[in-house]
Amino acid sequence: MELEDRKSKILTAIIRNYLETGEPVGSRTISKFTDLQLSSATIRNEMADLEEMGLIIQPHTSAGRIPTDKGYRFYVDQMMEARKHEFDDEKQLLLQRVDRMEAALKQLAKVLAANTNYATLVSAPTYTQNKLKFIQLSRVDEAKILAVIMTQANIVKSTLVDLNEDISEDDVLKMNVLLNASLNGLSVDEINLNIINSLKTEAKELSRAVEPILTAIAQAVTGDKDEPQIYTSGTTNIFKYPELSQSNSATELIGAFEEKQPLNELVLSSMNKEGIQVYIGEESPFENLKDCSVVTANYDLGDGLHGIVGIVGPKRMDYERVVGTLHGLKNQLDAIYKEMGTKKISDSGIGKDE
Amino acid sequence: MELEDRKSKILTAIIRNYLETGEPVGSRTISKFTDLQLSSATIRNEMADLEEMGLIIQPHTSAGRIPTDKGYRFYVDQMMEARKHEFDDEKQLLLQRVDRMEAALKQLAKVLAANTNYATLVSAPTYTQNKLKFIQLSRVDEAKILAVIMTQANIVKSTLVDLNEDISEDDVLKMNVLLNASLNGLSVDEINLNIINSLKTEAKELSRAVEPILTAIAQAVTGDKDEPQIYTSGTTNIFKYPELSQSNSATELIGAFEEKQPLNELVLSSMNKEGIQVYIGEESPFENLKDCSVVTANYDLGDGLHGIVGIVGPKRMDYERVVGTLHGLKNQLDAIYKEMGTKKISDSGIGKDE
DNA sequence: GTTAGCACTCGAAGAAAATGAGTGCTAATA
DNA sequence: TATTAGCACTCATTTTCTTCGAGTGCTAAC
Repeated sequence: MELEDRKSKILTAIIRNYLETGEPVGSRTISKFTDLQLSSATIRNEMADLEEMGLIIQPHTSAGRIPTDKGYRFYVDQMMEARKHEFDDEKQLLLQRVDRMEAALKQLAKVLAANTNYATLVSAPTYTQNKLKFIQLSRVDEAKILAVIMTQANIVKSTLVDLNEDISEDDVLKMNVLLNASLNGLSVDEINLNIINSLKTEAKELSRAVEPILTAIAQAVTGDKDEPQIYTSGTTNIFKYPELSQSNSATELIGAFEEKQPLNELVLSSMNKEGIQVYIGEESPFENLKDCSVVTANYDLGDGLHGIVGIVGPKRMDYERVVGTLHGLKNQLDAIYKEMGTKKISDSGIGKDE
Repeated sequence: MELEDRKSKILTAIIRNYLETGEPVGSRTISKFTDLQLSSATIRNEMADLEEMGLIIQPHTSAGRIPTDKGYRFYVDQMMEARKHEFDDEKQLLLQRVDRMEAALKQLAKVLAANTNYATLVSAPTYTQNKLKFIQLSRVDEAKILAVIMTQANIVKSTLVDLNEDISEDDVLKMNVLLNASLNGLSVDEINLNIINSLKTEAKELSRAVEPILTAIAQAVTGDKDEPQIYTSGTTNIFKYPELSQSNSATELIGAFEEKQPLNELVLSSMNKEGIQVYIGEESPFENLKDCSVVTANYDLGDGLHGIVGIVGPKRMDYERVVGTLHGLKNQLDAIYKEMGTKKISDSGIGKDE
């Protein structure tokens, strides 16, 4: 949408002011606030126009104006366009190196929440496309095997397989060799019926054990689709914004952040999108967030590991700072994990560096 | 504390009524509510006595009475004493069997929250005293080993060990045999300097690899002391009780439930105590809970696995029901895990039954 | 020891009034 | 023609005042 320059300036001024105060903004304020040198009466006329265009609205007669979703959208688009190439990468968050993936993500959410004063969420990376590095079977008792799977990205998963029939130590060893020979370097998706059948053939008398083991491996590596790993922090920040904490959706919001499950919709939706996304009010993919704005950034650690970082706040969120912060974070994450190189990322959380 | 029978009846009536309504209770209400056949004037006299004894209090002149912490304490003690042998074990929660420990505990918290309308927390079992079943070392690359540890309770932990010097496939195998021979059946606490030294001696040229591996194992099995595994649910239930949601500590409360860290104090404190504990207001080991009551039960799954289940609500909580529910749950948990027998409990959460 | 009766207290709820930020419109001005 | 000063009007918010009633403590009678 194109907008007369003066109108644009006034709209921006209104929004900026509202972001700060959270109070409806009157014409007199703008008249003094800007360097436009216009009287409040003139501003009033322009404001009437802006209201007609659906960019601002009066909560009630004789109140100032507040931005509509559409108004915010205009502001954000304009800001994103202007700042495209000059985001503040200097102001990096203090993100100390941590050994463990899980702890790192938790800390990330925490730091981000503390820095922005909004609620944050970080999704653990999904790793479906990750290739198998090796599989280690160990016999636990007569009919049970512990399978440990390590992927190229050094994620370790373990699973106990119940075979329903006895198996000897020797056979476990054979099976181990066989599995590694056949599956090494494959991603879970690539394990198809062909491979399974040839595995069974080669396994000969052990063929009946192949299926449960593969099933267990697949399930272990794929992870729980229903229960997403999401780390949250700063949920209580929403109490800092009366328009959120007093809305009846506050409870739902906190509930969603506690259960995490409901946030998955949001994660999935922005996982596919490149770069930084801004959802304003109704634009949100998730019903409960319709009184909020959400800014998300997706990260990519290579090896098919990717997830998102999200910030949830009131519509009058400091978009500029939030987008800037997330932008910087994205770069920082990239750098850290590029540097980490071969270093481990352990899922069960017990990887150690040195 | 011993109390005149009539006074006790009146106090109980006041508390019962207050638990229901949350409103101060007046003399007339009690006069009709009970079967004591006393006029309101008499009740008033008794109430004046009870107030003098510090069991009830007037929020302001010309208001009814509400129980003090001391009053609640009297009520709870009396109730616990009376019901000691007749808790309602019939009303068992629908706790379907789940494969994975983590999921089971999460679900437990959830079910409990839904059933009681309070906030709940469940601590994952600590397992320091648990004995090692076997250790499996796998060579990941030149200088890195993946150590997988399984304990008697079938908890699986994995950790990546960086040796800082190359090691051959053969040596890993030797080390594997050595470790299992020496450590099998020991608990982590039992691995002392003696054992470590004799291990080093036996390891000969590999002795330098012993220490980092043992350190990693110890750390893996001991788990993070700082970051307790606590599952919570129903935090938003506190919004159902105005006296909590409107108190300024509501934010802190929710924050504590989100961060979990602060709850650890509570967990540790009631971990040592047998049976069911009731903390009323100031009695709570945790500052932020001074406007609440907390009821905890510790569970014991054998093999040194034990943790706690807690319910946090307003002081005017339905103690009778909560204590009953926890009591039943305790029995149920015992039964389930007795039945489970050798079945696995996988920490990385990927144990499967059949 | 119990109870009826009564004056008294004080929070809660409501009504009325005062306040003031902000508007829209009109007529004067550059 | 665009801008502005001026003014009447609106309406949420705040304050003040009033009313209401639940509940008390005390006293005197039973």
